[in-house]
Amino acid sequence: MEYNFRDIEKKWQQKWVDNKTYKVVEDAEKKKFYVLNMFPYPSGAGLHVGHPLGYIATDIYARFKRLQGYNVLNPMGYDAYGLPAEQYAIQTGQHPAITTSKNINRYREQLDKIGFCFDWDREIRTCNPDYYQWTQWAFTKMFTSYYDTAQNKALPIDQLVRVFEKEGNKTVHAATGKVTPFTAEEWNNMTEKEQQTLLMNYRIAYLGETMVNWCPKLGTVLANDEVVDGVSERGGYPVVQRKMRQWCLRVSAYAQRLLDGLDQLDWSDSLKETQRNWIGRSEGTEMIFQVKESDVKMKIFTTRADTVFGVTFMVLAPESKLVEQLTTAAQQEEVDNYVSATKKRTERERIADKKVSGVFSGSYAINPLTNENIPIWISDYVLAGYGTGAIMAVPAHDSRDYAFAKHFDLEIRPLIDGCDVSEQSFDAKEGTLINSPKAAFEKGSKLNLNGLSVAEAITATKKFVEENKLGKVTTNFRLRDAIFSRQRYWGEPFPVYYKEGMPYMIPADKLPVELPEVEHFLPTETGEPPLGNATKWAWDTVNECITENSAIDQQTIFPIELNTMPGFAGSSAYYLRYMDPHNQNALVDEKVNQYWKNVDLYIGGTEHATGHLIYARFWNKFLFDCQVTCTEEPFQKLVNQGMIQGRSNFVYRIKDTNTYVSFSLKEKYEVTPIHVDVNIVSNDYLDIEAFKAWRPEYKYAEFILEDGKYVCGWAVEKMSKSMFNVVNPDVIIENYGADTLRMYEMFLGPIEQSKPWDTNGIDGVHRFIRRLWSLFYTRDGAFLLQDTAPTKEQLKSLHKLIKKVSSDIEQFSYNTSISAFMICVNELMAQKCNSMAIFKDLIVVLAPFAPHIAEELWEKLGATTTVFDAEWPMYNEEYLKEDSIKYTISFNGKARFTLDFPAEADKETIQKAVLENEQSQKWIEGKTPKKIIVVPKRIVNIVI
RNA sequence: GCUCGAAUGGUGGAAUUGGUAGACACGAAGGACUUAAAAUCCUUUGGCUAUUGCAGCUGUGGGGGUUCAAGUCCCCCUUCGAGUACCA
Repeated sequence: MEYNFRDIEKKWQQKWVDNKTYKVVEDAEKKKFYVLNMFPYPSGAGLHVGHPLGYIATDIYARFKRLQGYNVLNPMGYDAYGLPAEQYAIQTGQHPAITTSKNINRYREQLDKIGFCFDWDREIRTCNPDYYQWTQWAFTKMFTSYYDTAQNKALPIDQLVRVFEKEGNKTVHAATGKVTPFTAEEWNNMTEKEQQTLLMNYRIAYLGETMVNWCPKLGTVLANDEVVDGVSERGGYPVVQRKMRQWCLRVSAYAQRLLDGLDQLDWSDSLKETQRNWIGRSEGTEMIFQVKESDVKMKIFTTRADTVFGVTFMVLAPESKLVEQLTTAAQQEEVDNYVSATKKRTERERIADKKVSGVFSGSYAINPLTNENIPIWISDYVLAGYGTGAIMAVPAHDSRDYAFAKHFDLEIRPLIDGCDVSEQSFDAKEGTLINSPKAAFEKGSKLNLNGLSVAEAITATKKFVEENKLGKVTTNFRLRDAIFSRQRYWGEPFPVYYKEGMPYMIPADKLPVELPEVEHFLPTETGEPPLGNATKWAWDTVNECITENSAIDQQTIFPIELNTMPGFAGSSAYYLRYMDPHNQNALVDEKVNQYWKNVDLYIGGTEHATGHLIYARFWNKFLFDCQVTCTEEPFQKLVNQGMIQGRSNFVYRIKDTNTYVSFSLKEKYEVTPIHVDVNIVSNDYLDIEAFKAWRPEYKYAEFILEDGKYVCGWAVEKMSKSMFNVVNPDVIIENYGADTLRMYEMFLGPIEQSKPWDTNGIDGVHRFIRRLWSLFYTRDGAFLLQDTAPTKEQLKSLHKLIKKVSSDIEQFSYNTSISAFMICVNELMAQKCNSMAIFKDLIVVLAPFAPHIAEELWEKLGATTTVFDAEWPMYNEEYLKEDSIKYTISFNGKARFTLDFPAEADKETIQKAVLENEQSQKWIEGKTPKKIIVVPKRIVNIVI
């Protein structure tokens, strides 16, 4: 009987649906295991062969865990909000909801063919109101919370208000924007608007005037991780800096916890490192420089406090508020010109053009340690958003300061013994300090760093600065607050309305605020975001709130928030919703959350390292503070699957002809390589007829063949339509079946590694499955297996397999597992094995990899239940024992021959036997061995 | 520039974590079956030198080192990939 994968796979996929084989319910009796794939954005192009790679890996793991008796949660859903659907809508007028749902259906169809064990009853889509209700709800929670830096957690803002009423803000330790101290009395005398304005500085979700990445072409702001090389990640349009009033999330308050949390996680070191760099913690010193003949104090941040005697100028960021105060009348015009010029430049231009630029402010600061006058400059190499937006420049020991000093001919004062700063600065944190000014330590500061190492000098300076109240030791983070507003249509609407220009939250029981219909998806004529086009909002809800709060804001045309949330909003807590997707009363029920806790295994690409994986961790930590979730980290173990690249094929056209020359003959002609659709190429041989039919211009193509065949060239490129190298999983399934596709994708190599898709090896895997099938059935359909007792040899082959696969799956070493299957089946074939007992266990072990054929064969073995209700077999060491063990005998480390010894032979016996062996005598040549090393079960090395 | 990571046959990739390379698969060559093809099965397959003595030498990007023993550990160099970039 032939192995008919089409019928088998269809049959079982239907059975799984009918019997709800993969439905998961909470079961306190069983240990839980939560595996999760990063859910896909359903793009119009459908799935290509690279997408399922991670899903297959998780599927294997999920099935394996289920066989081990775990209650496994393996859900799937869609990150359905996003830019491409909206861009498409703008171009075609097609509503994004329609294209999105069409794309989802296509995805689902493709996914179903691969045979995953997802529990589709738990599917979520971020664009569904009963899902985004909880995104909105979490946002409201953030709005009504502040971050307490003493208790190190988020707390309700009501508590803070009560403190303000009693004590003002002097005793409050909170992560804030810029706030000045106030008393209880002052607070109580404020108008509501004033109080709200003040509270905005404390809220975790707050409305802030910030410099944002504005993309004019897309008409929206972008988060830092959405900007790559100064252009937008989507579309590659220029991005400029612009000050706007935007919703922000106080992610920076969690910087330290986000950093500390990494230590407990089972993630790859490189990914943790990426996150650490992104968080960018740096310990340093804040120092205050008094400005000469002024009461302005300049605060700077430095990690090199030890270089304070090498400061020869100060630099302010052009955006700094101090610029205005410090510019002297004489310099006013020049400074104005410079500041406005930098404003016009896009991020990209700033990066591309590394020319040194700057302008003198006219003012001088006083070095607090030497009382020396230091000129204050303004330059865009200092960033407003980091530290204090001002630096003390030490050209001798910082390359950027050095370039600036050289350009404007400022003094360079070396502080490290023996360093040469004539050509470049000496940035290394090593060496012995010199040049501490005598005047400084004799009279004023009494700080002498001469003779100290850099590390010692930093400590000494820090201590001195703190003791003399010249500043303080602080820690700075690179991680900024996340900008949370997007001027888009296709996203979650904010549950926010305005009163007197101040935002208020729509109460939780009135959520969700549904996304309204709009006429068209572009901004309004007055420049409002697309939601400004909405005529029919969820007006009832909104009106109710506004009426309840009496005064409708007359100043604002739109009393409701018109921005929508960014892409990462919906993906930040979706893993929690999978636990309890139909709950109407909560994001996730407390008990259900107690059961599933967090994701045990998360699989997805590294591209989310600084976006999703930071935001989701932040979001989860916030919900943890609110006692919504019971674990502080959402993803315990994370595996990054590599990207599948395309493998493009080429034909070579001889210049100015319609003749194509085969790969190895192409050197003889002048040729142009042309991409050819990989689907009409097999093992690099071109299907000539298909090629002629592919496009009209090739209809009369002629060929110069080698050995009667046309061989194509190839290259690894990104998988994309324009390279004609997209391989659709449906095609592979049609030709080989889902089980072959699954096993082949895993066989390709380690899942963490990026690799080109190459169909050349798929026959090997397919052959293996067919060979297995042929052990069950002859061609004529006779069933070959019998209820005979397995032989010792067969048991050994089987248990070797069980052992190998059990440990491989835990380490995601699926490619070697598949090799083990091939070896095992080959051995069983050679042994003419027909024992049902052997195959029963073999099928169970195979089931995670190739579920369809496993079910089919399981049924043939007489089972009435699904193979996934079986128990994962344990291997028995007894069967693996060898009677004799082969030792490699080497002399001075060079292997010479092998000898068999009984398994239980001890070292002395082996040593003795080896020395007495005839062949050994030949190698020893009568000398006395200096040393004999016996490595158990492996090697005997004789040193002569 | 900085931070990670990698480099093994014609190809994808193995190697019990320091134990004597190249598992498994593809491809290729030869053979069996067949009128023929496909499918299937068998043999060979890192290189070099031998071959009616079943062997020898060499070999994991390059150069040094540690060790009885190095693809694996240490130092230097080369190349490639990923992330990040005026972060003071």
